[in-house]
Amino acid sequence: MGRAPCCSKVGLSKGPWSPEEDSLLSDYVQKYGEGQWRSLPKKAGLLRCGKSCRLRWMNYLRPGIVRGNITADEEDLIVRLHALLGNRWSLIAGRLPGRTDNEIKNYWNTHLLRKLHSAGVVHPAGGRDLPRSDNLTKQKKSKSHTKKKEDDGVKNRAPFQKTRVYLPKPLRVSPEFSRTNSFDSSGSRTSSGSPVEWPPLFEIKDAVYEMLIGDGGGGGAAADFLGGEFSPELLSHADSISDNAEMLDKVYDEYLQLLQFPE
DNA sequence: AAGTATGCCAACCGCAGCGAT
DNA sequence: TATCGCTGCGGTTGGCATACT
Repeated sequence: MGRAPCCSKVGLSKGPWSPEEDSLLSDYVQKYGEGQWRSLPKKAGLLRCGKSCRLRWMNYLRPGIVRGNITADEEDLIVRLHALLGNRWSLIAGRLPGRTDNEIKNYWNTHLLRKLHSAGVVHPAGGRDLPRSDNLTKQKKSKSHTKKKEDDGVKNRAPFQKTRVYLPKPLRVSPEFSRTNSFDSSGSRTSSGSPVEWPPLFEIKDAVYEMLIGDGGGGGAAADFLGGEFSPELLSHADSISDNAEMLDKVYDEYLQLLQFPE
């Protein structure tokens, strides 16, 4: 058996937060800042565990949170980012200002996954191209109202054209990049130290695909587009690594390094 | 109108990375 | 170098809301 749940201590509350608890947490964090989640509940007068407090703050109370109504553009970006990054919800959330990883994860699991699946899109991310347990247990499916809702949400969108993607191994993300600071606001720089204006992530992804698995030597243009940020070794192999999962992993890792740890 | 099925989402759980010692 | 504790992340669950029969 694993360790005891963090909220198992006698006297700690679980479940939905009350307005009073929200107020206590908000006041404390705004006064003393985020962090020290372990000791925060006691100091703030909350009968919650630190993890619960952090989650509540990050997903609900934090300033700038945008709730509901995921736009078509946001959805498109989520799909594209997921194709590149897999289930790294915090990274994806970092590209969507005001959105939380939890919200995006929920949206993916309740809307996009089903839609992509019904469109015949196979996603290799973590081998998890089937719906979550909720859908597994409740899956009888495809009620008319469900379809209507989905149609209302995102109309007339072209099916996502999927190229098979081999996802990189999991990568931890620095807090500076994740959640609070999106990539857009992180002041990215090139390895030489000069500021760089990155193109949208999905354009980079497309360029990587072109370089790696595109038809007929698009590698040069792709490399130009990417600004030569990938190592010469990788670029020199661009013509021969079609469908090479290991090399794709390397490219993704390099890209993610550039993305997450600007010098 | 009542019962059932399904969708949605807030919150919990456990694992793993990372820094401190 | 090894260990420990804290934190963040992704997977999963539980319960309410809504649609359907």
